[in-house]
Amino acid sequence: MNQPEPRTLSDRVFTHIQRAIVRGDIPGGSKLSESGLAEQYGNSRGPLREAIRRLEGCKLVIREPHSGTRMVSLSTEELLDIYHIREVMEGLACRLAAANMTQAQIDDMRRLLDQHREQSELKDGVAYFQQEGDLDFHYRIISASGNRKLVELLCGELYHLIRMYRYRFSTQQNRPLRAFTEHQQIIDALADRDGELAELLMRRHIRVSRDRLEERIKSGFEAAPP
Amino acid sequence: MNQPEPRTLSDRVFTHIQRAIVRGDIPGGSKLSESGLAEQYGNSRGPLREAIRRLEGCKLVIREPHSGTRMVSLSTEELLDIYHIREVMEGLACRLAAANMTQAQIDDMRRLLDQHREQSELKDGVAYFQQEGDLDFHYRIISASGNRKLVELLCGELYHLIRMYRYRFSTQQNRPLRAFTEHQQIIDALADRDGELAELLMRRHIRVSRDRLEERIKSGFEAAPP
DNA sequence: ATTCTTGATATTGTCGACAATTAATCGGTG
DNA sequence: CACCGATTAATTGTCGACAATATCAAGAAT
Repeated sequence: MNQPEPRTLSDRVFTHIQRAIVRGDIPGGSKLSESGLAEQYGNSRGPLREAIRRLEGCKLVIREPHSGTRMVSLSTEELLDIYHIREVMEGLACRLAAANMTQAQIDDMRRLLDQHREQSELKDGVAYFQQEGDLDFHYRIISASGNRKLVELLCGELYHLIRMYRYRFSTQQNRPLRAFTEHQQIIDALADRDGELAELLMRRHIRVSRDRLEERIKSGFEAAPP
Repeated sequence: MNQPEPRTLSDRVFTHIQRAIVRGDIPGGSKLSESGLAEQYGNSRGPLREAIRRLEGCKLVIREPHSGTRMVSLSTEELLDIYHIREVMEGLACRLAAANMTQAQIDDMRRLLDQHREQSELKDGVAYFQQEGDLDFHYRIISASGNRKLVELLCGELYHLIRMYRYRFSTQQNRPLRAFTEHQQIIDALADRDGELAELLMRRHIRVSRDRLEERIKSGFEAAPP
């Protein structure tokens, strides 16, 4: 997951701001001052502007000419939209992974899941590691799909957004046992090279998460104040 | 489809280069010289570098520090990968559009399809407009899905790539009549508000295109030389 | 009191010059 | 003749300064 050492100021600034956005250190919709950030990072405005343009390309900030650049504003609607996209794209990833995954990769994932179960038992389900572990599970299947563009889109853009929303809304899935069982089923399907079933299971897995999320949102759930 | 007037040099350069990439004026893998482009567009290197960083964010160019930035290299594998993604994402778009589309939008699309049929009859199928018309058909359904992130991804990034590949490989679908019938079926399903069927039809529609493309590629089809 | 104009201020956009790093050239040696 | 190293050239990275534009505040007119 980690990128190689940023070898230029612009890259370093880009990574820092991106991380700050994902971690929630920057409130949604807030303005990014060029001179302020330049001074904060101790460099000139040039590299900083380039970093901002790159963030603009990633759709993490919105910029209006001569006015300034703002952090994207978050909405629960967009989060639900992303879950719809995840449903079909990760379903596709599963279908492809069932055909392309090596036996070693499958064994690795089984070991990973065992680790997660231990941590889950220790921390009684609501563990932080379960969060990252869940992402890791999905991440590995996507990577094993063999579809480079799919990896690029899901692991590059969308997962940054997912993580961002998790930070903001504390979207912990409080159903780790069920999720765990579903993960196990998915791996079994992958091991059987049953792409059709793996796709179906993954889609249902994500759809259930989305339904629960939608439920919580509709029942007066609100984001943390900025 | 058209963006508002670019009000800054960086934006103008960005749009120009993006268009040049999509239209195939820039060979895949070729190097983009900063000073050369700056002179070509008649401005300094500053705005140009910002434009390049934005292209980098869009994954249209790859940049390695202190070495330079190169246009992305194209491969038939990536094109097929994109079709896989289109299959599931546009299927989703259809499912959502069946629920969200207004009657007026459906009527508009019927009229659009009639226009395409006339043009198709006039130009005997292999028309250039049929190409753009096909894209327009898909574009409208995606836009009507109501999923903003989906629109952003499909209409923003992926369709630039699709168009680019069409220019390179002259990927004209020489099956306009069949495609036309399939489009008609999809609209009928949308008019019936049958999301499940619309999704299925769209997925099959794209899958067939992909299969034909894969067939052509495997049978010794090669890209135009750079 | 409200709205419009007008100026002051701050922020963004652009440029040219200099520093750092890589790529290329050229000369030397086995 | 091939290969390696050092110097040179070219390209990229960074900076500070200036110009253009928008934001804000104060004041005048209705």
